[in-house]
Amino acid sequence: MDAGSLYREQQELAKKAILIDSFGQVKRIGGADCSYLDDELVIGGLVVLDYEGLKPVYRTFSVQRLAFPYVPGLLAYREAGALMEAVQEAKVGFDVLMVDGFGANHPRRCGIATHIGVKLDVPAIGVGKSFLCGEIKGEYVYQDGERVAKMLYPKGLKRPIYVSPGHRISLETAAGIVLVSIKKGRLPEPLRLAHEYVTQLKKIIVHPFKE
DNA sequence: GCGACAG
DNA sequence: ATCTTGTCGC
Repeated sequence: MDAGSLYREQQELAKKAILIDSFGQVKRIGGADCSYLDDELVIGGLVVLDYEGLKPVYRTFSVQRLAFPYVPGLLAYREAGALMEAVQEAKVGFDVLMVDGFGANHPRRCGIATHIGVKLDVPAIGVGKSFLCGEIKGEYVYQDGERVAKMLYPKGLKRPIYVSPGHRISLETAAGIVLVSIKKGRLPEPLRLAHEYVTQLKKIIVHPFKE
């Protein structure tokens, strides 16, 4: 599987991405993040929280064999599998999913949030922790003259987080949801808790097998 | 050719 | 992502 065919798949997925709100009242929101056990195993974790109160109500995970290296622009082919499996195994649903990474703000408009959102047909928001691509103008990132991400400065920090729509949601709605979800730290609760979750899982899984 | 490059 | 102590700031 060469990069060319993967690029083409991303362009196809990007065409299917709906960047306007198409979901009802948000009752529960999910957060997905990954952690690496070693050079060949990834843990994809999902945390579902009650949107009001932002308290976790469910967690689940999936461990998969890494079948692809980290290549900028192709992150989904390394982490999306484990994250999607965790989402599909979940016994508690959510109305919107927040993913660690980008959505429409991507070289081919198909970041991991778009990839997962379109493939599972779930509303998805991408939240990146560092710049990927595009032109920064004010509080927005543009690509080909189109707004693809909004920068937010949690706690007035210098380093912004980049919010971009993945699927079935608009940029402004996505940014609004991320903004109200920030309570502690730099990341919104769904992602902060998902990251904390997979980090803890890694510890209790690696310990018994090491030393 | 050179620089940039999510997690 | 991951390896890690002390350290700066609210």
